[in-house]
Amino acid sequence: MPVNDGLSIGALAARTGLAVSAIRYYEAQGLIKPWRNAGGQRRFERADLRRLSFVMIAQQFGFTLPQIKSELDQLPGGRTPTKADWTRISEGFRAALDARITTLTKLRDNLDGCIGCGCLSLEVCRLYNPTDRAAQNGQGPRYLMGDTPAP
Amino acid sequence: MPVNDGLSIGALAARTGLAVSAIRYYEAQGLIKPWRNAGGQRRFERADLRRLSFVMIAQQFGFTLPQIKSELDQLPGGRTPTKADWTRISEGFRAALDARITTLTKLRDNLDGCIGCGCLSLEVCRLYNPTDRAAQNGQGPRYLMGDTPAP
DNA sequence: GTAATTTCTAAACCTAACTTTAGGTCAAGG
DNA sequence: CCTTGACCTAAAGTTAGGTTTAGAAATTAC
Repeated sequence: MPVNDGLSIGALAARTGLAVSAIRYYEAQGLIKPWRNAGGQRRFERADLRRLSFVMIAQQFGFTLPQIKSELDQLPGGRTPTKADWTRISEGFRAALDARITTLTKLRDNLDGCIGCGCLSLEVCRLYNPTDRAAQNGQGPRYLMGDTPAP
Repeated sequence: MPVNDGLSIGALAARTGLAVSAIRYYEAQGLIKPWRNAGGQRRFERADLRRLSFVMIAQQFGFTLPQIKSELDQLPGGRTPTKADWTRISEGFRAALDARITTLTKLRDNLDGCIGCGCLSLEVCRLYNPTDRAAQNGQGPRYLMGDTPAP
């Protein structure tokens, strides 16, 4: 009974709450790099628990897997985040979160201005702001015109 | 030259900024119901401009197409929203928006508590709150355990 | 009248983040 | 030893919200 022969994928799944298939997928995406035992099965270090936890938190924050990978890759030597790393990274998270909150709040405020207005008057209504919408997705500017409201 | 033979799909696309393919897709999803001219081409009413505008706004608010369809379907007689409808619907939008803002704000506040902490201590850290995460996606509860922080 | 646009349908393709399936191998318990 | 359960790979399937393609028919413009 060796002291440290690594965690099996099932053990990792049990401890993170992730599906086994998800962990394999993350490996395929380069987020974790397990080694293999004699029989070809994946073996993980305990540090991978933290890497996966980091992935899960970052996902909550709306980051994509490639973005998360680039954060993890920036860690010198590919380590798991230390306290100092975490501080730096979490400040980036905060900025991203703040931006999303700001966007939603603006949207809500515009909506408040529109409740009861019923205009949907496409040349005027702030909800149609093309700049805002263009910022939402990369699908090119959308501008709307005309059509009078229903009675 | 008839006074009202309806809008072609291209005209509707030009006026909404949507792609022709997107408009056909929305029809397939039941959001709009154009009629056909003698040659089999789609013809739209001017009210469809407003329906599509409604769709675009609701999407900004994070609603899925089925949700948007159910809003549109609730309109008596399948009309386009009037002022009164819009008031009712937009109050629903506001509630949904408020909920999302609240969630993000809580997440940010937890993050603020964690910046510089570097714990990633999975039994303690508020970022791991399983209830919150379970609420995010329908993929079953995820609970995390153990692993001590890196030095 | 003819050429250039539009439009038509059906089906395939796209991204993200996974899951499922199929067919086999490895490891652990009795 | 033998069975059961965990694990392996590769490929296909899933969902949402569309886009692209191909080939044909309709419409519009000159």
